[in-house]
Amino acid sequence: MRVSRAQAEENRQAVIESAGQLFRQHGFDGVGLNDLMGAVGLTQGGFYKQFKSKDDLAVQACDRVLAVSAERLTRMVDDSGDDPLAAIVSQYLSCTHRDRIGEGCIFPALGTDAARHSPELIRSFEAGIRSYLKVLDRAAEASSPDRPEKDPTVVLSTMVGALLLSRLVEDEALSRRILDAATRSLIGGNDSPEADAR
Amino acid sequence: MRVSRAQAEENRQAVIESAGQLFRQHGFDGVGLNDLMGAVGLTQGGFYKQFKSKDDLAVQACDRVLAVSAERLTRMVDDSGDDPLAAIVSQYLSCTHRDRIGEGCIFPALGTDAARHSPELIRSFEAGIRSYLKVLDRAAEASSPDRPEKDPTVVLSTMVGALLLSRLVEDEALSRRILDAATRSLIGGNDSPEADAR
DNA sequence: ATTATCTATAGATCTATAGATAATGC
DNA sequence: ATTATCTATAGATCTATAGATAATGC
Repeated sequence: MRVSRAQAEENRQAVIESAGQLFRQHGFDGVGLNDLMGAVGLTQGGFYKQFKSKDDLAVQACDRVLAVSAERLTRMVDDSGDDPLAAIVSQYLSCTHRDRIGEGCIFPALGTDAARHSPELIRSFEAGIRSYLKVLDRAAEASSPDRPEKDPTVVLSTMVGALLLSRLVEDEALSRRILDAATRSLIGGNDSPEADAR
Repeated sequence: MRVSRAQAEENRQAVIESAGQLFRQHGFDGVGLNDLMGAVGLTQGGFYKQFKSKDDLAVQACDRVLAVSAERLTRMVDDSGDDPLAAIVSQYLSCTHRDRIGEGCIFPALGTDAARHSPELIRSFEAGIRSYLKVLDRAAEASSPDRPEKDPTVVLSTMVGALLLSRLVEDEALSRRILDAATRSLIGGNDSPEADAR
């Protein structure tokens, strides 16, 4: 029954990791402690030896998701040649991203829930937004194609809003129109109108 | 105990109206049947004589909110002179709108919750999005100041994303920066940088 | 001996239903 | 007589806690 200390810490991290996905998929209130623990093969009884409360886990899970996402964006800026902004935007506004909410950006997945939760959670989101803005700023500077300069907050707002709206329609055509128009607006529509197959 | 048929219908409408606010403020799961009925002075026992289920009320409440909002936007287009788009955008991206979530746009208030609910609710949101887009299109055409033509989906995406993000930060300065940058991006920053006092 | 996890459960809350009550509508 | 609303409650579910169990760590 008992496991090693190292294994216990690994379990705790696994819960945090898995919670990040489950919360994005089903919302904070859509996932119970049994789901959260069961997803990594544990039972809910041990939950409170690992976390202070469900809210505590929510903050840790969001922190983790935001850190991983920011790191991923940073890697894209460093790795994707002369137009990292285009790489970020077209990936963000892809159908794949729209359809994989559990692994996607947290703002259009949990944003409205988060706005109602604890101040700690808001602080976590605020820090995440700041790091996103920093990366987007670096990406715009590193991008050689000259396009009308856009404030990084506008880039982020448009991406977040478009992804959220694209998930609120059944009609695939309208959904793609929302994503494509936002993409064109942010990185120019000249290149490839249907680069969205991913 | 019993009331007239007309009064009963009025009560039902009052529940729908009030539910629209409560859901936006606290999310679908954050409001119980007792809250919903209690808000208009009734008790929860009568709920199921008025509605098929809580989800049924959710759809009706969202339908109502979206209809009222679209009508309000339409009125703004008809009434606000030579630049209705600027009127809509600057009102949407105001601090007042940000701070009054219960009376504000439903997309940044319930969007992430709605994406997880019933197909009926998605259909309601899709219809709402279409009517918003129609009004925004009319507004752009009626607006005389020539600015870079923007697809109405881009206008809506930027507004929704900016309002959502502005609610996810504690720092008032950053929150306003998000709103102001989006406003400038959509209607040009030439006019009045601090028209946001409302 | 300590402790990571388990089983079991308390207590609160939430949706939905059943039956009582009292006023309307015919 | 009908019915809009009320009180009361069933049944499910959710967070959190208590105590048991069995393996680690000293």
